[in-house]
Amino acid sequence: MDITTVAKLAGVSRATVSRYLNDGYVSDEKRRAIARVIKETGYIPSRQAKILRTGKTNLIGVIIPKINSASVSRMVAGLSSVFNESQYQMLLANTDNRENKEIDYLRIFTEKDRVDGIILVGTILTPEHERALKNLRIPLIVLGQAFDGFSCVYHDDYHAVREITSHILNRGTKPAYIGVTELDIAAGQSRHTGFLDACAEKNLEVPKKAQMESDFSVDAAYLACERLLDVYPEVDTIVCASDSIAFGAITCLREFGRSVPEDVQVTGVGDSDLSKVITPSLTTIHHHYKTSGMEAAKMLIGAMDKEDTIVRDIRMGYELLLRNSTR
Amino acid sequence: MDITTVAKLAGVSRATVSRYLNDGYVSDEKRRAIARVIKETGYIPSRQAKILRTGKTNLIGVIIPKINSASVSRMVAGLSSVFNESQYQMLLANTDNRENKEIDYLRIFTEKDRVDGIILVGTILTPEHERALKNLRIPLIVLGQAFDGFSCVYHDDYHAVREITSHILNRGTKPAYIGVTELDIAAGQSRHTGFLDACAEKNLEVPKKAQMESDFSVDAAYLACERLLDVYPEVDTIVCASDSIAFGAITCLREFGRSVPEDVQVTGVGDSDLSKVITPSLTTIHHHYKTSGMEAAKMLIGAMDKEDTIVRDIRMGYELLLRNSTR
DNA sequence: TTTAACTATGGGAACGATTCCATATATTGT
DNA sequence: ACAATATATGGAATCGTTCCCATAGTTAAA
Repeated sequence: MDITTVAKLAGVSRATVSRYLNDGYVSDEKRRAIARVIKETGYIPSRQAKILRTGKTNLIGVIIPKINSASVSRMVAGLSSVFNESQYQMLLANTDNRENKEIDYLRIFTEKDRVDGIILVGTILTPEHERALKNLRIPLIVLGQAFDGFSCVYHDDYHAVREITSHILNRGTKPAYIGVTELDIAAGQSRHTGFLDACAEKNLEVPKKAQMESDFSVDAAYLACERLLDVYPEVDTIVCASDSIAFGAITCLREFGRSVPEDVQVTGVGDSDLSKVITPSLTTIHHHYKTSGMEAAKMLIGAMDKEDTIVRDIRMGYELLLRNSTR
Repeated sequence: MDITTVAKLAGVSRATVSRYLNDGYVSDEKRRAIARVIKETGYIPSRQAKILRTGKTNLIGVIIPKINSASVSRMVAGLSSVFNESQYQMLLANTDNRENKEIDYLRIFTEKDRVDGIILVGTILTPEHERALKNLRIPLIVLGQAFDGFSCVYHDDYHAVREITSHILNRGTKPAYIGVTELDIAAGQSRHTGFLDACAEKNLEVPKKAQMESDFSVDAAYLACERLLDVYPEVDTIVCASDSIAFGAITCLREFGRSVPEDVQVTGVGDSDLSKVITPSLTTIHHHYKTSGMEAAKMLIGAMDKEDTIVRDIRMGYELLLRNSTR
C-alpha cells in the first residue's frame, strides 16, 4: 500500500493525497474519498520516505553518562514524558562515563540527519566538547551542567550546598568535604565551592586534608571517609557531594564507632529514594531532576520548531531536606 | 555530497561506489580512486536513503515500564552495551507502568519499518499483549518475564524466593509476605509461590492475613507493613518481593519498636545499591539484571541476522546474599 | 471590469541510496 | 581450444514520499 495506489483508488493525484495527509488545500469531496480509501486499505504512510524527502527524522538523540544512576534516570523520565507527548522518539546513547564516547555519539547523531535535536546530559565538558558543539548544525540542550554559549538546564548546586553547609555549621566546627573531580563543574566544582564559601562565611578554615576526592560509588566514598578519619580525626561534620557518597561515609563512620549525627553530622545531595529510609535518614538536597528533564525537552522542541537559536539558560531551584543525619 | 558526485569524481558509476561501500566486486584500482574521493570530500552516505531502499533501520525499539527503577535501568544498561557495540541504536519508550501504552508503542514501532526488532521489558502481560505480539512481523524478545510462545530472558524468581525463604525459616516460625500484584507473573506470582512453597515444605501454614499486597514504592510498603503488624503482630519473618518493599518494611518495623533481625527478620529481592548500606544490611537476592539485558540483546541480534524464528528461553541464575537483616 | 488573492488539483522532479540485469573480461577446468 | 565460472562494471528501475510549478476556477477588492 503506497500513496500512489491510494491516489488511484480515490481518483485523485498523489499530490492531493499528500496534501490531505499534511495540510494543504483539499476539497471536502476529495477529502471524503481519500479518507474512505485509507480506511478501507489500512494505508499507513512510509515514515522513511517522508524522512528522506523532508530531512526531518522526529528523532531526538539523548546522550547520558550512565543510565543506572538515580539522577540520570529521573532526568530521562522527564525527557521521555515530554517527548512522548509530542511526536518525538528518543534515541538513547549511554557513554558509561567515557567522555570521548560523548563526542563520538555527537558525531553519529549529527551525521546525515539522523536526529533533529540533541540532549546532552553532561558531566565533564572539555574544550573538545565545545568545539564539537560549536560545529553542530542542529539544536542542542545541555542538561545538568551550565555551559556558556549553549542553551542549558541545570541545578543550582552552588547555592544548594552553600545553604546546606551554612545550616549544619550551626552545630559543627570541624567540617570536612568528600566530593568528586573538579572537572565536573556542577557536581564537582560548584558543590565544593559552595561548601568552602559557607565555611569562609563562618570564618572556618578548612584544611586541605579535610577535603577528599572520591567518585559517586558507595565503595569509593567509604574509602575516602576512612582516609579522612585517619588524617583528620577531629572532624564533626561531613558534607558530601552526593547521597551515594554520604551512604559510604555513614557506613564507614558506623564501622569506626562514630555515631551519626551525635559525633559526626553528614549531608548528601540528590534526595535519592533511600535517603529517607536509611538510619539515620539523610539530610540532603532535593534537586528537581525530572522537572529539569521536562524543561530541557520543552526547550529543545521550541528550538526545533521555531528554528530559534537564542541561547537560554534555566537554573532550577532546590529544596533543603533536614533529616536525622544532622543535629 | 551524494553518491552520484562521488562516482563522477572517481570516474566510476554510482553502482560501483555502492558496491565499494557494501561488499561487492570492485577492482583495487577503482577501490583506491573511490577511497581517495571519499576522503577528500568527507562524503557520508545518507542513512535514510539506505533505509528507504533496504527496509533495514538498524533501530531497536525498547519498551520499558519505568526508567527510574534500579532493575530496569540495569537491564537497559546491559542492552545498551551490546547494541552500541553492534551498529544498532536504541529507541526508548517509557510506559510509566501503563500497560495499554505498551500495546501502543508496539504498534508505533512496528508500523512501516520503524525498527528492526523489539525488546519488551514486561511486567503485566495480558491476552491483548499476546494478540499484539502474535501479529508482529519483526523479532521480539521479552525481558524480565517468561512468556510462553515467545523468546524471552527472565530471572528465576520462583527458586530464588523459595531458597531465601527456606533459609530464613531456620530461624523463624511466623512468616509473612509483602508482595505485588499477581498479574505480574515474575515479581508477583512467582515470588509469592516460591515463598508459599518454601513454607509448605516446612509444614508452616501462612494465614491469608499475613500476605499483603503492595507496590514497589517504599511508602506503600511502609503502609502494608503497618497493616501487617496490626493484623498479625506475632510475625517474626517478613519476605518482601523487592528491596524497596523491604526498605519500607524495615522503616516501619523500626518505628514500631521491633528490631531487625532480632524481633523480625526481613528479606528483599534485587540487591539494589543500597541494600548493603542500610542498617541492618539487607539479606536479598542478586539478580543478574545487566547480564540478562546483554543476553536479550544478543538473542535479538541473532534473530534479526539469521531471520531464525526459533523460540528460545533463557532463565538466569541468581545469588543469595545473606546479610544482617536475617539471623 | 480588471487585478489580486485564495482555493483546488495534477504533473513531475527531487531526496540518495541499493540492486537487478546485461555485458565484458579474466581465470579455471577438461 | 572451449565451456564454465569468477570478477568487474555501468545502466536503469526502485523505495514512497514531498513539494515546486503550472493551470484554473472562484471570490474579493479597487
